[in-house]
Amino acid sequence: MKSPSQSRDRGIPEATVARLPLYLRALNGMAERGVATVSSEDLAMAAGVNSAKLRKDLSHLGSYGTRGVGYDVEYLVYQISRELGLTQDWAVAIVGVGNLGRALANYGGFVSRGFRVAGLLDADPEVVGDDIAGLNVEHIDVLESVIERRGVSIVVLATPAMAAQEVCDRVVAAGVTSILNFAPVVLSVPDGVDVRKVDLSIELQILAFHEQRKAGGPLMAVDSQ
Amino acid sequence: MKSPSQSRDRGIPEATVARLPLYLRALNGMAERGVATVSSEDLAMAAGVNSAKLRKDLSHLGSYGTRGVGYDVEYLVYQISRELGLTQDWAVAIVGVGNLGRALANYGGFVSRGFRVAGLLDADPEVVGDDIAGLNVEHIDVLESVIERRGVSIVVLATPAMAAQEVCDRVVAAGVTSILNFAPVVLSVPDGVDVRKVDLSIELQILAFHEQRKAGGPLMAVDSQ
DNA sequence: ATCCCTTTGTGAAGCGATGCACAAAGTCGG
DNA sequence: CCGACTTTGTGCATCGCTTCACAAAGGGAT
Repeated sequence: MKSPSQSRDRGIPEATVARLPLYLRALNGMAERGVATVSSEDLAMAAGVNSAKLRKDLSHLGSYGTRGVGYDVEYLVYQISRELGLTQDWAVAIVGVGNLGRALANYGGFVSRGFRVAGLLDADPEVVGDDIAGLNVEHIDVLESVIERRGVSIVVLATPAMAAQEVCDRVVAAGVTSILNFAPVVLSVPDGVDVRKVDLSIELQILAFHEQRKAGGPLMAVDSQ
Repeated sequence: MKSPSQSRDRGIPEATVARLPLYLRALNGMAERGVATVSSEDLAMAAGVNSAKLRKDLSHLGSYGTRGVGYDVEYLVYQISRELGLTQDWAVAIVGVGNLGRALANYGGFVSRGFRVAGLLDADPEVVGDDIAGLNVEHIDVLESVIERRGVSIVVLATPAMAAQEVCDRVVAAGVTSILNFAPVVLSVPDGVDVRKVDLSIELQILAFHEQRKAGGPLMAVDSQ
């Protein structure tokens, strides 16, 4: 009952969605350097993927290339931005203003792509009132009103693990359905709420696994000599 | 020519490796709470995965469960730790001591699992010499000697995008083969070097995509009202 | 000792992503 | 206007991961 041949099929594969921001970044770099047109080969190289994969990914958005020539950089930037929803601006609230929260608030990559930090919240009276990245840190008590009044639709959780689920519940109750979670816990949320997780220590552990493999070969364990 | 029935097959699927740290965290929590034994169903619940997947994942490590009973928590913690290489301790260097680098240096999750921050490096004379998380920030010039003398085998890149590739090249030349990259660039490295990438703005963009879908339905674009 | 109940470990089917290879489609020079 | 060349878009085979469903294995009660 699907219509796979329909070119404007709205079901873009998750794996493709995850790569679109990568292409977008590469394209923005090219646009800044004045490149007008790019082939799938070159763009794939810049994004670190296979060119066939790139073409298939882009084909899910429509036929925006010209055979024999390539893709118009500006046009493709616009199409991908639109598809990702970056043509509108998104109000983001960061909950938890510890070291990580501060780093995120100051991170340029947020602002640059249609994301606006619209609120910083914390439970610690010590940090409430501080100015960070031009924003006043507010008390977690006003979480719901901040979300509602400033149209926050994405919340970044940078709280300690213990507080994360409780904040998450409140945020969801306030109507937010997109959460980026930095706390090292598995959040439980109702259907329809999207949680993406970034876990620094998990990434390190994966690296350690491969490193151990490389060092020790298939059978022996090796000390770091 | 493979030996898929050999239970101690050393080829653990990448997807499984990525979940082992998740199981490990859940198990550590249970161990702290004094739980002695856990079923695949319960552990899967705690880790936020399907129980069949959990069992298949664990089966790649060996047969560590008892039918009719479940898994011994302590024992499984040990086995997973060993498999991930967390029974030895890893010296990690963090390059780039901006907001993010500071946050990482102070992040407790590193130390807690066999990772030791053995060096903080930066190019900015303003921050060189600062004490952060009990460590002295050193100048990037001594990168190679820090890596060599302290046995650093994993490097975390938290530099600006522009500096990342250059630092990466030096780090690789110094013999490091595991890199955790926070800079928003595609690093090019020789074969045999492992790079894992954490990109905050990409995660946000993926969320924005799904948020737009939810808000707008299949066809219309919607303003955030 | 036997039977029943629970839970593991895994064969097999299903599903989505990847990458090859090529026809279709367009550009450009003559 | 035509033919050679370039590059896209995609059908198809393949691969790896997920999920189902169940036989095998162990524990505990009687």
